[in-house]
Amino acid sequence: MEAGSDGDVCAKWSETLRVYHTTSCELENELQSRHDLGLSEFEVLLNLSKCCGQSGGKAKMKDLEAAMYLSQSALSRTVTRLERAGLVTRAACDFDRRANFLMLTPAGKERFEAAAPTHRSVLIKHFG
Amino acid sequence: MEAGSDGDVCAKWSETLRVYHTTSCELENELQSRHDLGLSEFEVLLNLSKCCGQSGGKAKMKDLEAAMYLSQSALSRTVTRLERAGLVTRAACDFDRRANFLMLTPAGKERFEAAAPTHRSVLIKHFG
DNA sequence: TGACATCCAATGCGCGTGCATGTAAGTTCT
DNA sequence: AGAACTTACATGCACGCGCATTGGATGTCA
Repeated sequence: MEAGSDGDVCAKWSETLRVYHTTSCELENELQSRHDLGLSEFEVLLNLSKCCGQSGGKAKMKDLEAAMYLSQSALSRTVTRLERAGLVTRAACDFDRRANFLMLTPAGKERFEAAAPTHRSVLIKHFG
Repeated sequence: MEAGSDGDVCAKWSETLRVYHTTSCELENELQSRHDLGLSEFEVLLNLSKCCGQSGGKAKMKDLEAAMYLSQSALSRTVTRLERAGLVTRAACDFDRRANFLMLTPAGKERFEAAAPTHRSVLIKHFG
């Protein structure tokens, strides 16, 4: 057995835990209080805005699910919240009527662009 | 502004997210299915067993709270679950009757020692 | 000593999550 | 075409979490 791998993994996990909790809590609080967005809601907007450049701003639920650490049901509800808030629209897919296309609305794009600097500055504070 | 600090923080956060989610999910599942313990329950046992060597196996709620990434209320309920399961006992503190001392029961010690290798092996798998 | 602030832990409450299931749409095989 | 299977998404449900509040114990100051 290799010496050191034992105690070290625990310390590494501890450190990961610390970084994750402090960062995600601060992200959550800042995004919520300043932009009325939860962290996973912001991350959906982030992924959608990435798709914007590539595929005309459309994304399938399944693709989003694969890109995020969120269960299918949680994603579905998160999108429902965003839709209710008018930040995102669901559109049926012509070729597969089971699937949904998601698009940022103008309001969604605006909200995301307002929130992105907040998100970025928290990350820089913790990782910069 | 320093070049690189921008895109990098996002990638670092992404990586932290990935490691945290994959590891904590696997810990949660393994501990739950093999030892009927949630991750935060295990972590309470872990902290208590650390105290065991130092202060006779007693720990105050406040000290645990400081050592863990859990709110006061969440910790209180986690300890309640552990107490119901017979793994931990609450004992009043003679000097400050607001505070509680916590102790591992023999069953708690046994359960922890059974679960610790599972915990360790998951960590080694992800960090080793 | 009496009034007031502080502290510890428990609890009511709302929320977001994952798991299991339901429903509708597409696919495959004969 | 029809039956059996698979896939995409929504929903019922139980659970753990954080926030705010409560109740009881301690400390402080006049």
